[in-house]
Amino acid sequence: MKIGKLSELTGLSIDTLRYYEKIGLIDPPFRKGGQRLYDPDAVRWIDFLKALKATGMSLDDMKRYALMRAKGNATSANRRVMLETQHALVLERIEELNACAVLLEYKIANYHEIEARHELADKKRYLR
Amino acid sequence: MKIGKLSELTGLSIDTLRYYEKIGLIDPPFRKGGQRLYDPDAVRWIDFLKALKATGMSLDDMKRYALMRAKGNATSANRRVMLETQHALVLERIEELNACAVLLEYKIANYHEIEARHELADKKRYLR
DNA sequence: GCTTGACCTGAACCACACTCCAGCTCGTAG
DNA sequence: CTACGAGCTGGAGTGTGGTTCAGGTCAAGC
Repeated sequence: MKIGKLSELTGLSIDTLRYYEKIGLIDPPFRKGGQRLYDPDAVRWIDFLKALKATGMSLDDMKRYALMRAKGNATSANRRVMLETQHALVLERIEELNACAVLLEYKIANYHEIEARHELADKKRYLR
Repeated sequence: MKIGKLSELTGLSIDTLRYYEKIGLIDPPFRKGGQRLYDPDAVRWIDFLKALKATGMSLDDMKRYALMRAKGNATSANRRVMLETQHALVLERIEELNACAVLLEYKIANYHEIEARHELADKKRYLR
């Protein structure tokens, strides 16, 4: 498939796909008359990259992973360790977000209370 | 307290504190001989800003919140809505991260399996 | 053969959130 | 009173992760 199709399937812009190729995240595909022709596996790889990105991994780290992957089986253990590290980071981040959510809930409840008090005051004023 | 102390207490660099003041996130404190003198409440406000930031809120949105806060009670409902919106975003983000964590776990299990197979192959080769 | 739309390249540009710098002033300990 | 560390200002610089642009080339349909 051509880059337009891949862009459509992955949700990444054509520019971003070429950018990812330039920085080494995506293997340079075959070319026909200068145009990139991707094989369907590219979609799965890019989806995985998207997931790594969603975990907050930097493009640089993703590049390191991609490089090891290209080197084959010998790097398998290293790659696993990378993923385990990232997994730990994700769990940490989830914890942090949970704490923030609790704080927000507390603040929101506070605002509700304040608003209730104001309404009450308004009502009293009205009845007076 | 002076800016160095505040920096220490909040974990934000002195430059960042001045930057936050410049963009309107922190009220300009009193000055004595040109130097900023903060009152202890500043720490609590900055901690709250840090929490908002940790949820992924942009400095721009935080500025909007700070502005409304400065305007007083009339903006209370708006501020509550902002926090509620952010709360929803946080929950969404947590869901996304959970999905990523599951994917990583799957990939990691996969690597373990591959490594086990390789070890087995090595053992067989050794025994032969 | 010509038009049209997708694709190509390298390089410049962008927003965000800081971070650093030169060159100055302040204040306090010795 | 002097040294020196902390703080001041305005503005320039940085890193990340793309995005846009100018100026072309390619190929498929009419």
